[in-house]
Amino acid sequence: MISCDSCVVRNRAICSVLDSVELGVISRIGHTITLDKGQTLIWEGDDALVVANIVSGVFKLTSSLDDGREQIISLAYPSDFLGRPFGSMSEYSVTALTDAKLCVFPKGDFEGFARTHPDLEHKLLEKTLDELDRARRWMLLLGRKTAPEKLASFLLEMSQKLDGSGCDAAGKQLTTFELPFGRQQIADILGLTIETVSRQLSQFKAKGLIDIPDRRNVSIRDAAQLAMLSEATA
Amino acid sequence: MISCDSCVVRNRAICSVLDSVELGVISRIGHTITLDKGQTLIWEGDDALVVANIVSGVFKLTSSLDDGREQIISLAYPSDFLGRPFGSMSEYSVTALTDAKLCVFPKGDFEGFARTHPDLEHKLLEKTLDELDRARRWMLLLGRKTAPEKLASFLLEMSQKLDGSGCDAAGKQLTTFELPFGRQQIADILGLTIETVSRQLSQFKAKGLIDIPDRRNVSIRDAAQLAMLSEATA
DNA sequence: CGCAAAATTGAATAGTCTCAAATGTAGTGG
DNA sequence: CCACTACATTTGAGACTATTCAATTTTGCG
Repeated sequence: MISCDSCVVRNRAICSVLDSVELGVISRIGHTITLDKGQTLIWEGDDALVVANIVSGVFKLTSSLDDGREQIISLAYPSDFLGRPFGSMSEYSVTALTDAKLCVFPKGDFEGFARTHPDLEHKLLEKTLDELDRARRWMLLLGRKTAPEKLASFLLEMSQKLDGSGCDAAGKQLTTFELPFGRQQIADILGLTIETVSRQLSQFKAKGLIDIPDRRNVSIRDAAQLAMLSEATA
Repeated sequence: MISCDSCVVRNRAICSVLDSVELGVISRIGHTITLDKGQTLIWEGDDALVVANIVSGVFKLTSSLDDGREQIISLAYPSDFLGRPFGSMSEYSVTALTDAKLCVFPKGDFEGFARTHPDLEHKLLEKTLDELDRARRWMLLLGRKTAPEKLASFLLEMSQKLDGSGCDAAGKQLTTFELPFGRQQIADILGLTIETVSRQLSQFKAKGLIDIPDRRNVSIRDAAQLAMLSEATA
C-alpha cells in the first residue's frame, strides 16, 4: 500500500498521468520499500519479479562479463522507472548507489494494470524512448571517444544533472556537485580503468579546468574548455 | 496509400496488432517508398518528420562526432520500426545499407493514430523495450570487450541473424552468411578501426575459426571456440 | 590514533591506432 | 575478353594511449 498524496515524485514519475481513482487502485498493487546503499534490487540473469518507481536515491544498472569486468549501462534517479515489464529475464543488475526509497509493484500486477490504462503505457513508452536515446548517445562515447573526451563529457553531464551552483572567491560562476559514486564506478560508466580516471581528473585539475575539494565533490572551473575537450582532442 | 494485404512483414511489424478496419485507416496515412543503398532517410540533428516500418533491406543508425568519427548505434531489419515518435530532433542518422523498401508515415499523423490505438502503442512499447535491452547489451561490448572479443561477438550475432546454413566438404555443419556491410562499417559497429577489424578476421581465419570465401561472406567453422573468445581473452 | 579502503602516482607493457604501402576486387570502356 | 581505373581490403612498421602491476598517499571510521 502506497500513499501517493505526499509522494515527492508524484508529478514526474509515470504515475503523473493517473487520476485519483486510478492512483487508488495502483497504490494498493504496490508498496514502498527502502534500500541501503549497495543493495541490489534486481540481479542480471534472474527473472525480475518486480518493477518500481524511484522515490529517492540513485541507482546503477550494470552488465558484466564472467571475469568480472563490469559496465554501468545506465544511471537512474528519482522519478525514473526500474525493471523490465513485458519480458522475463533481466539483462542487467539494478543496485542502489545511495540509500534509496522505491515504490515497487509485482511485475504481473503492474503489467495487468498497464494494459488497461493506455495513458500509463504511453507515459512509459515516452520514458523508454528517452532512455533509448540516452543509451545510444552513450554508445558514441563508449565506442569512439578518448579518455579525456570521456571524462569531459561525463563531468559536463553530471554538472547538469546534479548542479548545486555557487561562486568562487573571485565571484566567477561555477558549478559544484557531489558525485554519488567513487572512482571505480566512474570507470565503469566510461569504460575505463580506475587509474585512467584518476589520472585524467588530476590533469584537468592541473590545467585549472576543475577543482576537486574532496574525492566526492567536483567544481567546474572552465565549462567551455571542457566542452571543447568533450568532442575532440584539442 | 499502402496495400497491407500482400505485405511480407504484416505479422511481424507493429501493424500485426491491427484489425482490417484499422489497417484500412493507417494504410491511408502512409505510403511506401524505395530507397537505394546509401540513401539517408533521417539526418542526425534534424527534425525527423517521418516514422517508418522496414519492409525490406537493412539500415544503420549512426551518431557522429564533429571530426568524422562515427559510431553505428543500431542495425535495423525488415519489420523493425524506424524513427522517433513523440520527440522532435533525431539524435542519429538512418541510412540504407542495401536497397530497401519502407512504409513511411508523417510523424504527426502516426502519433495521432497511435494515441487512439493502445494496442499499437503497446506493441511499439514492447519493441522499444527490446531495442533498449539490445542497446544496453551492446554497451557492455563497446565499453569492456577487447578487439578479438568484439569480433567474435559480432560474428556470432550476425550468424544468428543472417544464417543461410550449409555444410563443408567433410559434412560438418557450418553457418555461412553474407554481411550487408563492408569492413569500415564493421569497425563503426564495434568501435574499432578498419585495420584492426581486418587483422582480427585474418587471425580468426588463420586459426581455422572462420572462412572468408569473399569479402562479403563469412562461414563459422568453430562456433564453440568463437563463443569462448567472445567472453574472455583465452 | 591506527587501521582498512579508496585514490593517486609511477614505470613498464600490451593493445590498438596511425600512417604508409601493397594487394585484391568490381566495374567500365575499348 | 582484357586492360584500366577506382575503391576496398590487407599487411607492415612505428607511435601512442590506456592498461597492468606495484608502491605510495590520502581519506574515513572505529
